[in-house]
Amino acid sequence: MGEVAYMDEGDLELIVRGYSGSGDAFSGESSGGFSPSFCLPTETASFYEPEMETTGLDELGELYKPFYPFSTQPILTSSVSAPEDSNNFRDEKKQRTHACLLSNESRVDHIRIPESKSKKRSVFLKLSLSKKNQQKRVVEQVKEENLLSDAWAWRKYGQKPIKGSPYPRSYYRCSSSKGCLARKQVERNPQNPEKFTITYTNEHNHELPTRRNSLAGSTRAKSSQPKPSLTKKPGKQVVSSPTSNPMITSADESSAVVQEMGVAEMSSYQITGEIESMSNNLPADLMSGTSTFPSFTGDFDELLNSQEFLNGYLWNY
DNA sequence: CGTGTTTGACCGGCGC
DNA sequence: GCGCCGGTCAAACACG
Repeated sequence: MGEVAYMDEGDLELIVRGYSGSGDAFSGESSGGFSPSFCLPTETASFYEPEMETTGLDELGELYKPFYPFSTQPILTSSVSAPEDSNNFRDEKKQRTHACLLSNESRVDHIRIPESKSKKRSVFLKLSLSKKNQQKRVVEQVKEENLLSDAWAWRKYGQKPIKGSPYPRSYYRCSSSKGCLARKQVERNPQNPEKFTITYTNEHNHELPTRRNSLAGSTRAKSSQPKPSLTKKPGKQVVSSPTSNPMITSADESSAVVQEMGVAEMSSYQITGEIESMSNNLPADLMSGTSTFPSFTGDFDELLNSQEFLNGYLWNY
């Protein structure tokens, strides 16, 4: 399965948030919600408290499973190490604290799952229930090079500019199964354009695809700049999507994600971004506000192939 | 031909 | 009721 591969990729951090009394969105989950013990004391709880990391991680894994091809179970038993970067640790702890402070009516947990000492990559995740529609939401804060760490196949179905954010939001749906309601939103973080926020909603109603869908159309090289077309014109430039890839790790040693999380609303866009930045050519609107943005410049197929080489067993479980 | 992106239009929720 | 806004649809097109 893919969990081992993922564990080797780097650290994983999770924020879990649940609204009490809204367990309907979790129907079907083994957890049936979040256990009270899952929430840490705001002041005293050590971020790396083993108790915390073990408590509720099973259910976390269950919650997380629909979105990611690994179980947290093995991670649990793997390594629980001290943070390498004290600054990051502070920030993370602060954020967790914020998250907990949020939780008069909800619970927020922050879990760090160290996976490799050599890898500094870490990912912020939030499992939450959207108060609005009571949908389960998983918010992941990743760096650009980790945008591809998603084994599901996604198809972009929309992009919208978001008020207050210089970056648009992209909307993806699962393309592996027709009836799958899983959704994914990708935004660039305006406060930290190197970071992206991926918001998952709904769950996959199917197993991980044994293989990705065809990449047809996903690796198109942009032929020219987008035409300021008054109407739809043929020959639109196309930006390849990175969302259909298995985990892609970067040689770049990304530091731990330090997310200055707004306290008010986790679901809104303190964070925006654009996953299309992974492609060679970015639409102008995606680049607005950031002139110097690191983007993937390699051949995408190459990237895919190398990743399949590394993680090919993900698709052959 | 199948699968992907792009993008304007459309729709529904929400606040005023 | 109206306008704003976020989310989705679907036609058009690209790519392998």
